[in-house]
Parts: sequence; C-alpha cells; structure tokens
Amino acid sequence: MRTSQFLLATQKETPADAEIVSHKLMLRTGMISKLASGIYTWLPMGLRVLKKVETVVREEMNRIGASELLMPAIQPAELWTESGRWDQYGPDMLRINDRHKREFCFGPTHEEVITDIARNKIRSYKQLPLSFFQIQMKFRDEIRPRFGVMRSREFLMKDAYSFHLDAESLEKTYQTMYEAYTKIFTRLGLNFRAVLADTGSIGGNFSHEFQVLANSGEDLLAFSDSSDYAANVERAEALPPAASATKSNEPIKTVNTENHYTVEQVCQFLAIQPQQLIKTLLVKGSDTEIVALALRGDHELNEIKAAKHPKVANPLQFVKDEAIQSQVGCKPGSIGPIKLNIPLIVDRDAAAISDFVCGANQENKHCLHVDWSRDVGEIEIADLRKVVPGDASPDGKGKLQFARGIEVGHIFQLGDKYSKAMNANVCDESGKAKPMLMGCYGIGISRIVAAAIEQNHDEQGIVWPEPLAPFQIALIPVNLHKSDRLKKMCEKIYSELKAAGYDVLYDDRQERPGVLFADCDLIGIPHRLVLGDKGLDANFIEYKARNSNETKELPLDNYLTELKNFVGVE
RNA sequence: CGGGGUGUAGCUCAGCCUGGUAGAGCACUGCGUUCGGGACGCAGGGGUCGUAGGUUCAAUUCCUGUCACCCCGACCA
Repeated sequence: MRTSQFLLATQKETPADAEIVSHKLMLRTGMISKLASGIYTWLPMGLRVLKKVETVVREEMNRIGASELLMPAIQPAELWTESGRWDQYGPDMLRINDRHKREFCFGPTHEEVITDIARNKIRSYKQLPLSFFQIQMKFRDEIRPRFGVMRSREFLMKDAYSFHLDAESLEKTYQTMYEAYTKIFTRLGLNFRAVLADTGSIGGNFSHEFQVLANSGEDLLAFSDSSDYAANVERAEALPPAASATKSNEPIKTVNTENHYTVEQVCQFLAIQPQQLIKTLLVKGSDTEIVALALRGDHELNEIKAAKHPKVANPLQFVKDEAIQSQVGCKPGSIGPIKLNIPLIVDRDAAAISDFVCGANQENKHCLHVDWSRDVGEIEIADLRKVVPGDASPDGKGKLQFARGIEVGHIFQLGDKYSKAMNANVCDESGKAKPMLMGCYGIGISRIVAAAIEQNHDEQGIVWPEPLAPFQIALIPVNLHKSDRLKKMCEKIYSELKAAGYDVLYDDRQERPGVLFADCDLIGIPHRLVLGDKGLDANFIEYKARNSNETKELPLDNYLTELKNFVGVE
C-alpha cells in the first residue's frame, strides 16, 4: 500500500475524551473514529489490525474442526421467550420493533439462534459432537461504555458453540477449546492468563476466562503465589477460617451509637476494629421477601456468590431503605442478626468470630459482646465475601495475590440449559430423544486490539506484535521528490517486497523525513526500511525494528535475503 | 439510575463573569526557503458558537428547557 492511496488519519494531539493509552493511540493513529457513545467506525488502519486478529482466531477454530457460519444480528423475541431470557436479560439487550410492531433484539449473543439451528438440523447422536463458530458484530447496551473499543456497545466477537450427546464429550471439546484459546492468545503475542470464572447471565456450570494482564484492566484476578491457581476475584472462594468461634464471656450490652451508621463511623465511635463488627445487609430473597446477610465489618459482600445462594434472589437486589424501616423498625445502619425475624445467612469468616459488635435493630443502638450460639442461635453459614490479597488460596497452596486483567475470552460448559428449554434433542443409541449438551466459547476480537496496545506501546506510539501489525514493513524514502534515481529505486524495492509476499506501507508522501519517521513509530509498524541518496551512493538500505534502537545497513543488491533474517513472510 | 463536568473551525482550547454576531496553536490550500526525527516565512480557505425558546435595540456571552458527550459512583447496614 502506498500512503498516497491510503487514509493515514494520524494526529499529533490526543482527543480530550480518551482516558487510557490504547484509546488515545487508536484515535491518534486513525484506527477508529467515534460515531456515538460506544459505537465506532473501524478506519482502514484499524480494520487491518482487526482482520489480523480475526485471521488468527479463524485459523485456530478451523484447525480444531469448528465450522464457520453467520447468524443474523437481528433476532426475534420468540426465541428468547422460549429460553426464558427475554425477561431475564435486562436493559443490556437492545430491543427493537419492526413495522408490524413485532419485537426483535439486536443480538447480544447467539445461544438461542444456534440452538434453534441445532434442533432443526441435527437429528442423530451419530452427527455429534459438532462445533460452530461465527465472527460477527454484537450489540450490548452497556451502562457505561468507556475506553474506546475496550468497552463499546457494538463490538466484534467470535462466538463458538458445541453440541454433544454426553458430558464426557462436552468436557473434551471444552478442553480442546481451552487449548485453542491458549494457542490464539500466544500467537497474538499477548501476556495472558486463563482464570476460573463465574458463568454470569450466559448460564451453565463451568467456565474459564482468558485475561490479558494490564493495569488498566477492569477485572480483578486472584492468583496463588505458589501454585497455578488463578480465578476472577468474583469467583474465588474464601476458605473457612482455621479457628472456629469461641464463646463470649461477657453479657450482651446495648449501647447508644447515635448518628453513627457506617462501619467506619461505628468502629471509630466505639474504638473497635472492623474485624470485630458484624454488618447485616438486607437483600431480596428468592422465596421470602427479604434475606439477611451477615459479614465481618472489614469484608465486602461478593454479590455474585450471594446471588447464587438458593435463598437469595438472582440477580442480587438490595432492599430499599423504606422497606427496611417498616420491616425492622430502624434505618439500615442499625440492623443486626439478633432476633431478626428474617432468614439469615452468615459468611464463614463472620461466623468464626465471637464477642462482636452489631446493630441492635433499634434506631441509633448497637450491641456489644454478642455471641452467635448464645444470642442468635443456629445459623446458616455460606461463603459470601470477596477474597482479599493474603487470603489462603482455595486450592490449599499458598496465598492469593491480585492483578488486573482485560477479559478477552470466555469459555463455558452450558450443559442442557438451552437445549432443554428449547427442545433441542437428538436420538441416542437406543433411539430415545435426549437433549444435547452444549458449550459456548467467546473471544472479543475488537477488544483484543485495544488490549494488545495496552501491553505493547512506548512514548512514540504503538509497538505492534508482528501478527497484529497493520503493515509488516514500512518503506521510507528520504526526500523522495528531490531525486529521480531514489524514486526509481524505491519503486523497484516496493514491487520486490510485495512480490516476496510482504505487507508493505510505502510512504510516498512529500513530507520531511521527521514527519514520516514519527508517523511510522506512532503506527507501530514492526519493520522499517529507510533509503536516501546517501544509501544509494554507498549501496545500502537501512533496516530498523520498531522495538529496537539499533539500525542495520543491508547491501542494496542483496537486501531481500538479509531481510529474511528479521522478517517472516506471512 | 445518582452525582459532577463539557459542548465555540477537522483536533486541542481561549473568549462568556462585565451582551455590541468570533480568536490562537495544530491540521488544510498556494508560493518561496528548508530537508535523516513532527521546519520557517508570506498569502489563503474553513465556524447559523450543540439545539429550541425567552430577556434585550442587540445574545457565543444572561435565563429556561432539551439533546449529546465525558468522568465518578451505584457497598449502605
């Protein structure tokens, strides 16, 4: 490609609304252009990178025998009503009506559609297992889109789905996908980790996320410092504490704590540590109106764990202050587990302390020296809290450390959730109809582009890993317009490089060399060839890699051979 | 959804308080000089000041509504 034929939309200044480095650089390099909040055009430069990611993903999907298809972006509501998700999915789903006022959505994901395909087209267990994938735009109406294409509303996703007769087959394909994902992210040159994950609204029971490690990441990950345990913090189990509760020797005492409501305020007022305080949260229950959750004052509720508890409504909803007032008779800041006429679930760590402080269920009052068995009675114990750094690793080996990550892939074993709801059955060996088991496997293609920049950049701009670069080689002539013989030579080299299979950007603009160099570094093209009259006289062309400061002089009559030492043909 | 902020040229912003219908730098066009790390001079082009209404002789400026965009929060027991 010649720069003169290409939209090189680079800019010196960073647009004001970009926050993180990948977003800034994607705007400055002219890869993307915003149309509306969370909605972007992929300009020619950006699209080249996006296609590179797509290619790697497609190759690895094909390699493991998944078949590519393309499902509609617009899906009828009926399908989602069948699976039960029309009501469940929430405002992330963009719902639209056609001219007949029929309801549709812009697909946020495609389990329903693929399940519909499967039930219509797959008849026998003999056809299984089968895997499909597509690379397609999804739309999720995020609460707050941000960071450019990192969290956009419209985004390109690879989603794959597998169908099986039994769990063994599902696990096998899951493992194959896991390995394919590992291969994909390795090929893309990303520093990533696979972590145990929550299954979220997709459903199912077993799942891993692939996280690109970056400080700008929105996900928090927990790693063991002495084993390969890794999990999303929202999923990491907090092990029961080693010591169990002792008894309180002192009688319970109610004290006045007027105007002190938060954990911090109460602790300061009573001169106690938050570890000695029990906070009680009221949430909506699944069968009952309200369920109470008790945690240690220094711990935070893990909403995902709580919502999974059979007695708690999923998704988690906190009870409104007015309802608390009418049910308990006090404001939220004074609730406690004693004589609370509400089903109670106590976190493991909270259950392990005694002689604690808690709300007295009376306005402005707290209780001291409380003891679970003496003052509250039988309690139900569950893992409710978020893990914190230093907690024991759930696999029993070492302690947990935290790091931030960008979720670029997620694989799930769905089981029969969709096949059962939508009657996607096959005949088994005995001729009986049986719901297929399913797996689903996603990769955020557009997000990978941003994640890769987060990991690969410097002061000058992007430093693309080879497989992602929009161009492999930049050919930069020095003062092209002044020298006819330089022009002739550059044309020759440009055709030779193309003929040799390289993806070249030939910068034939009439700009000063500094401008060309600066743009070349900003865009992050991995390999650079520079030729000027000086080189022509001395019979060399200069080579430099983007990630190195060293330049090399390659003999003009043999530069292609030498170049092969640095650059692979695609 | 709650809180905060911003909308003026393609980009980054000034002007607004103290009304008199617009400016800088970058980018763009032409000419000249320059030419291995984002050059310089001269001459240009480009804005119904987000939008609707109000006040006023006069509104980018003051008032009201509205839309868009950005940031923070959505743990409070």
